[in-house]
Amino acid sequence: MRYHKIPDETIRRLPVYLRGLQYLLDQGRQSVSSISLADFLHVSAAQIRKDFSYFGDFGTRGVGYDVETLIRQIRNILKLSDTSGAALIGAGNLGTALLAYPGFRTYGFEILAVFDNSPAKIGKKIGRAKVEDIVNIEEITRRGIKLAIIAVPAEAAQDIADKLVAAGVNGILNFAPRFLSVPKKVKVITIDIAMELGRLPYYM
Amino acid sequence: MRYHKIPDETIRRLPVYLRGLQYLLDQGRQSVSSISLADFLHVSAAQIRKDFSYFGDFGTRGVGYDVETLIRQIRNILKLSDTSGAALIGAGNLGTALLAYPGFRTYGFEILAVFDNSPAKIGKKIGRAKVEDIVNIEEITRRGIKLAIIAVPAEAAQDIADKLVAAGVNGILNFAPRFLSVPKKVKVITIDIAMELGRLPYYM
DNA sequence: CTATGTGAATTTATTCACAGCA
DNA sequence: TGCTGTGAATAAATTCACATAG
Repeated sequence: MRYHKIPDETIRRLPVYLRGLQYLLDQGRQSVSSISLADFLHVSAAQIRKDFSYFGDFGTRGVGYDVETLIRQIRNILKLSDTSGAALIGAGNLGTALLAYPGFRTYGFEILAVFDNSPAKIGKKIGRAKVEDIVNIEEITRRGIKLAIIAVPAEAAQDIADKLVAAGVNGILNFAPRFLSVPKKVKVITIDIAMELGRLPYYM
Repeated sequence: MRYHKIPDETIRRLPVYLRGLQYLLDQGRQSVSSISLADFLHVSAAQIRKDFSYFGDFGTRGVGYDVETLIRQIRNILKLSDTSGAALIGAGNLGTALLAYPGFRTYGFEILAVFDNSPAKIGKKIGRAKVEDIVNIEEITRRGIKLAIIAVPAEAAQDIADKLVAAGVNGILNFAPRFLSVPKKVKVITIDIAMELGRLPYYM
């Protein structure tokens, strides 16, 4: 395969493929063609083949893709191969919901630490995690955590982001409706619920 | 202005512009140029001008855009002009977090009804809303609610979606990690948290 | 002189269509 | 034969660059 810059859109789709394949694997499916995977995931077959082709020859002509192998390959590309720990900042309703969210495990994430600034919450257990005081946020450095989830009010988000960066985090999943300023080496993905909802009426 | 098909990407950006403009308005800003808005929102100025140009001539050459007028225009385009009611299905942690989410108001949404199937929750008040029994879901027809938010476990999501469609809903914001099959006239936007998180390590 | 609005140029992403391998 | 892998063709989105209006 010749060199090609990998489209961002391709990376965005890989987790979608991964979930679909995981589902097929759970169903006992051994191999899958681009056409049947495409049908299942509501994307085009050519898209799937092209996306995979950027990374190598994963399939077998005349047969299709081996589900288990393909899952492993995608996990490698996305660097989900080994479980990595994440810290959750904010133990409110959203934080609590995230702690209970089953989706993280699929992607090899485990929330290892939870921080909050409310005395009422510090020390309490939520699920398996005990809420720690936000002033000890640099603890994440010692524990080698590189990834954090921000679930605090918008006003506090930038301050928390600064502290996380200082503590060595290089990936942030941000649920606060704010643009976060961080150094280039740190990747932020913001999930802004209202922003998604905002375009819904247009299509209705 | 000649006819142009409006790119989906433009629609996706309008809520981003809207939030930025709202912020500027709160700061007392009266008018804004594409360049300063672009700086503020971290997009390109040409993009902003092109996006707006699809809908008409909103600006004044040599001056810029009137913030208040522009907000009104975007709200019109997105059909956010009058507050519309929404139903929330699922009163778990996520549902509770969504009820407390301040972002909805900005976009003219108000959660008017909350449904759940858990006897422990039915009848309880969460914030201003009283949780109703999911078996009475068709109540939303009577109340003229056209928009719903699904915050139930993945397994239950499709069943709920079917019921919502039957009740006349034509827009769904889906938080369950499942593809929802609905008639073409119904618009679904799925926010899949794990899917966003899944591509974060790739960039780290 | 400033900043919009917009065709044209460019870049990016998707789809087509088919050669080539199992 | 069946399905992948991939250049070539097409479509979509972004950026450029400038004429034009205030």
